[in-house]
Amino acid sequence: MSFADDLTPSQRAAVEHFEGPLLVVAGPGSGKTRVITRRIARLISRGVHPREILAITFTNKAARVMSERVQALLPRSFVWVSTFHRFCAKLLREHAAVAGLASNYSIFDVSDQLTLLKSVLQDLDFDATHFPASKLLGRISKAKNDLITPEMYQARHAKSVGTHIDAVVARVYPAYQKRLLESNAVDFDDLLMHVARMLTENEELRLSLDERFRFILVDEYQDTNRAQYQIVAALSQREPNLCVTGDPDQSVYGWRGAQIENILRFERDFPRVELIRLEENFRSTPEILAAADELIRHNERRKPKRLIATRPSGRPVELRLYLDGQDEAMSITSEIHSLVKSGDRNWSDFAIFYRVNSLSRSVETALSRWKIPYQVAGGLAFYERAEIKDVLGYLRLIDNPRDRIAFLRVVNAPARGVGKSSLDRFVKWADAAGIELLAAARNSERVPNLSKKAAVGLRAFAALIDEFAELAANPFGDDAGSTEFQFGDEPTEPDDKGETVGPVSTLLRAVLERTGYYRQYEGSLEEDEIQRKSNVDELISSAILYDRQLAEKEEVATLGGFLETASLTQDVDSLEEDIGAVTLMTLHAAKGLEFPHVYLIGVEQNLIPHERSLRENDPAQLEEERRLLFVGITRAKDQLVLTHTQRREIHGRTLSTITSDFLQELSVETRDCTVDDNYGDEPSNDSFAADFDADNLDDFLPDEAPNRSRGLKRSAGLKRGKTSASDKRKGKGKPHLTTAAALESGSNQGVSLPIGFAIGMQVRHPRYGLGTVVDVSGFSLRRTVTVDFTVDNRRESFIAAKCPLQPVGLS
DNA sequence: TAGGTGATTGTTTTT
DNA sequence: CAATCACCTA
Repeated sequence: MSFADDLTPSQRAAVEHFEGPLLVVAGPGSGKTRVITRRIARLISRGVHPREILAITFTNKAARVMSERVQALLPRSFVWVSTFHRFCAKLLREHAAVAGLASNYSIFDVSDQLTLLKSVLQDLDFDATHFPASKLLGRISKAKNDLITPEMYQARHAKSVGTHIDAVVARVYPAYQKRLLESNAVDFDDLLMHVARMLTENEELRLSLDERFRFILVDEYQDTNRAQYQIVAALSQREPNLCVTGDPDQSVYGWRGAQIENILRFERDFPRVELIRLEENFRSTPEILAAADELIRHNERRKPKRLIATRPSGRPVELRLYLDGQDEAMSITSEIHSLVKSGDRNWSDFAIFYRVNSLSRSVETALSRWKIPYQVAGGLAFYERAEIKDVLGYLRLIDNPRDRIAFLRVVNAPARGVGKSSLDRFVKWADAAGIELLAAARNSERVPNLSKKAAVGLRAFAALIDEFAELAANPFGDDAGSTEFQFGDEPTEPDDKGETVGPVSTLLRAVLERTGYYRQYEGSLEEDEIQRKSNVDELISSAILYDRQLAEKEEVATLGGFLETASLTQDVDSLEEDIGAVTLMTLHAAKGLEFPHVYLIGVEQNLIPHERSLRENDPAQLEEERRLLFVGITRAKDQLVLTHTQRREIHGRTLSTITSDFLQELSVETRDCTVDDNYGDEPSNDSFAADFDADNLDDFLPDEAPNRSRGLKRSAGLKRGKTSASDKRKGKGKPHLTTAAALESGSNQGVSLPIGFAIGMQVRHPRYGLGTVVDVSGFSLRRTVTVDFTVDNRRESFIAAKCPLQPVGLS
């Protein structure tokens, strides 16, 4: 059999290429993922052992997709498909000592990094207002991505004096790094830097890995930074069977250290590279490709590349001018609405892109007024929510007692009377004495000038963590006395398949129980507390899932493993392609996706290109902005509409806009929509509104702009208990404003994110009647609810966003 | 200690 | 507008 029959000649060449370095320059929509997965299959069919292949991506989603497709081609062949960070995390666990770490190291996310850096700034007596931590962190991050160690940075900027930012970083960076090591922790950038250094400094280790991974494939190569380059190169010395795919024109992460040069450098560093260009585009109409090409041709630092259309001609690309953002949003919304209602488009055919997140607001408002279902990419990731970070903080501290940031985060959460000043005093004392924080807390009575209350609180905290640690070491201890954690009378027992809950979920439940974290939200009618409780439930579900998955693989579920998964998983995976909702996202988030109908809003000077990239008058930054627009344009399959306005509200102030420089570079059909507003003011009495029970809905849907964080607060004041509203909608093609929780919340989140289901909650289903929620899993739109119904002992699972379940008994 | 108020300041963010 | 943070009062 062949894995290349249905491919174009150049695609086939990439699949058939066997040994030696291969550079695949893949334009947008050219079937790149297909080529990579076929190539992997082809390698295996040639007799390469799956274990010898390593495929690296940037996102979890890409890794998942790739892994699934390889599985589909060749069942039961397990190729290691991983993100850079996960791959490095794994290597670093095995060889932690080489980097001066212990294998139970913590992974700090951005907020942990900021907390740590701020404490460093305080220790070094730097004025935090003059040197914003985020800016310094950016420098440190960049240095790490460039493989510049603290010592190198210091040496390099030895001559910088006083308060110049480099001079500050030269002092802060080493202290920051020292603190990380003291905490037995790494940040995201460290995962790469430690591994890169380990591979360059330890030839024995490098060679063994180089020999193991004979074939390496790297996706989105244009986004690799120096450290990633080094890692890949180090593993491709003996046999440079390295295949990299990417498109320099889609490099939009330069500001994060990506080096577009890596693609050019590739041909220099690996002699006799075979170069294959995939220039045929199977995605977009010739009109869209023409616009994309006209634009990108204005970049000077690029390899010229053709975009060959394979699809028949379609509609012209449009450029529309509106009065203001509201007009823009309303017009687009009403247009989407009528296109769907006229029959041949689905909600999920549409995407709206913008340069900055703040532009989503006006669109969200318009969409919810028209009661159109939508999903927003981005926002607060699951693992960044405060309650989740708190709970994970406990787990982290249990796993790694040296984790200072985790300690500081949870020591007074819930409140134990250890306030800021007590804590300061305590930390100073512990540091001066050179004692780990947790150990110091055990002996808090020795800290001078500490209030009785604080000392007691600290000791209680230490005792609690010790108790957990014992449980972690001995999860199913028979008579340890510390295992009798019952989870109230909530029906959260393992499940009925007789499986044992693994060590991680057992420990998590114990933590929730003993800290009172769960009880805090239990029975609350407050909207945001219900949300928090359901987030915590989701965390429990993910722990159970982790335990179960490892049990299936017959591996040992470890706390560290769970924490690693949690740190390296973001919520973006949860964006669904076919969920029946319009998708809103930034241009960055759009990379790699495609939609039949794309609106690209706010194409204005200072937005695209963004003012910050204009400020420094740096052509490289301007070119990156152009590439960003290029990425947006090339996401569209059938139709593309660019919009700009005369006035734009920015930071609460309305300003006249300036036409984007990029617009001169495009020849598109322009339309002035500042005079003829040919959209209705409201989705009033047309067929769509009639689909809803308008009387009821008006009680639930706010007319003003919903707003993400405070929307919860506001909706808490809305009436509950009108649970009949959702019953009245039936049939297909109706908007997915379907969960009663969504109606109840009254927030737009209800439309985009199903919220509010929690284990133990009483619900009603129009067909099955009353039931109890017994399981909640998955994120956002993939969120699944399992319900035990009273009648017939029926158990059913539902996609939360789509089912007509309503909570009962709350009113 | 903890919660509340006013001043300040804004990109993008695969991990 | 709205998030964050230094500062202030109960």
